Amino acid sequence: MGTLVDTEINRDYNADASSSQPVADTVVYQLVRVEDDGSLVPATVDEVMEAENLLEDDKNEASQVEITIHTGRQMPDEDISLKKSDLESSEGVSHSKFNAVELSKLNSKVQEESLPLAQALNNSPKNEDVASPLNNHCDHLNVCNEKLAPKTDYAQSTSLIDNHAAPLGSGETCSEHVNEAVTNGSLDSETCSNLMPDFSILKGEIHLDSLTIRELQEAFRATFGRQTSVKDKLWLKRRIAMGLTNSCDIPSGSFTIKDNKIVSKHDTEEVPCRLQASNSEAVPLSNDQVTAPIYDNCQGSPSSLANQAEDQQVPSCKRNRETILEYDVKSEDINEEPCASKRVRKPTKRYIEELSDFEARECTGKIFTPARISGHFHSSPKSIARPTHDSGLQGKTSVTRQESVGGFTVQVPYVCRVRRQRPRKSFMTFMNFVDSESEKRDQENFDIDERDVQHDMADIGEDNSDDSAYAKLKGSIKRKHHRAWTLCEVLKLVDGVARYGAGKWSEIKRIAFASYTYRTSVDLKDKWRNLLRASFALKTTEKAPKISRKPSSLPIPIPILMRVRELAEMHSKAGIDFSPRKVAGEVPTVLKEKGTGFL
DNA sequence: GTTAGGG
DNA sequence: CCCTAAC
Repeated sequence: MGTLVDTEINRDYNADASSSQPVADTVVYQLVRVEDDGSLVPATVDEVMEAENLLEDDKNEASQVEITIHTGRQMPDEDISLKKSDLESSEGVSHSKFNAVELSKLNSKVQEESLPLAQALNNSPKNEDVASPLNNHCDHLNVCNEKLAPKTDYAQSTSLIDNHAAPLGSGETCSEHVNEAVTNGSLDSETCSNLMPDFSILKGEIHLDSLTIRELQEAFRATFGRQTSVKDKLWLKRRIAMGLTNSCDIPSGSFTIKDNKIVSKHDTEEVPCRLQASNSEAVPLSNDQVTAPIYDNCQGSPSSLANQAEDQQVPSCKRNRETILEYDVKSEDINEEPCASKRVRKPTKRYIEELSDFEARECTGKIFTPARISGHFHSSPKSIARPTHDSGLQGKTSVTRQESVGGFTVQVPYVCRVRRQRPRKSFMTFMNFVDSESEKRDQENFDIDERDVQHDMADIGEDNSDDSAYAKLKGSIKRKHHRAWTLCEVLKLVDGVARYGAGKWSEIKRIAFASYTYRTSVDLKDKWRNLLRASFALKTTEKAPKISRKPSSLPIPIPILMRVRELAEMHSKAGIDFSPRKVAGEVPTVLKEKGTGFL
């Protein structure tokens, strides 16, 4: 057995403009399984889902002890959002499956060959909860492949970094591209002692624009009850404004807040403030922020655990793809929704694929919203077969955007996610499935080329990379040769439906289409559906005579369409009122009014 | 394995 | 015609 480690892909956000570290640094977090031997294996989608389910379950447990520490630096909304979820088990809780691991800080420009690895330091002493503002990581940690210390909410902690990051780093050798520390104990209550924020800063009219970074940080702390070391003024102002107004719709350029409202030119913000409640806002914490379970006690907030639970849910905002177009904070609403909804139907792989494409497109757009990165939304092998996929870099795409750094314009790769799955153990099964599916569809097609293709596909199955395999696979599967439906076939179909009923496609196929080997039951069903559409379309166009704009397809004789409609109506009627009659009379009278099309 | 329904 | 969830 292993330990699941939650990670996510994130892009490092360097808020410190003075830092010499390139902004293009990338942090990749990945859900991995820690095997017994300490090796890490990328988690499967199922494991990701399991992790999420556990999180949700835990959230609902009154005796919840496992707290997710969500850290993540929210960036200005025009930038990529960085979120990182650290799962942290409480002290003494051994059943936790999760540990927080930050896999690696990946310099995408330099370490293109590197794969995110991780080393979990499960025995990390709890008193090593160290704040390590990301801004400073760069300077301290890049020597050792950018190891990142666990981020803890430590007041005035910047100075502690040097003292604490080193011991953490020395705990494990700076293995290749790796290094991480897991804060595996509960955070000390001292973390938040003597940290009463200065709420006075939030009194009266707040001119965020005129505040210094330090003051903004203080205001941030007063607002969210969390320490931040983000030095990005804009980010801070936006965050604070959001927190104070409990709104994510903060006009840019105006950060004066009075009475919990944004005082702007348009004066549009009328959202009441719930100051402490904003703690539950899906504001991603900075990377250097970790909220201890007991933290809220120090804040005197009555919402403590609940809010923690909400925070715990913060990463899950990515699960709500519906919010993809919304500012990430809006996911709060979703997270706060009563969990009454049933488990949503699993999105189809096609849907996943499209989402992936969308995500890729979005990455090239101006606004990046933290998409739902969690595994099950990226499980499709198909989604992997994107043209931009760089097989050498797991989870990294070559989608880039321009970012100007100190006058230089650099190509910053968006890291949408890590590899969706570890190499599928059942990949051959998968391949066989595809193979058999294809064979099934073409079993009667006696197409030599088709067989060869399938043979090739089997060979592809040897490939370890499901990505490339699927790409090849998809490219090589030949679409079934299109055969237009003849009138004869249509008549057979109609007659078959009349005889056996719509839905008995296999029956109709077996009896009426025995000699039409290329027509499958699915084809029959599809054709019937089209016939229905045509027939009802005919019905409507009859009233409003209009030339059908369908010169392409062979027109179905109107009498046939009429019959189709009769059959359909009769069928629907039979389903409701005439079941006895249906049983009594095998062959509907409709059938007889016109000769069957049978040959 | 078959069907339904979205694509 | 393809794909896949649901049965």
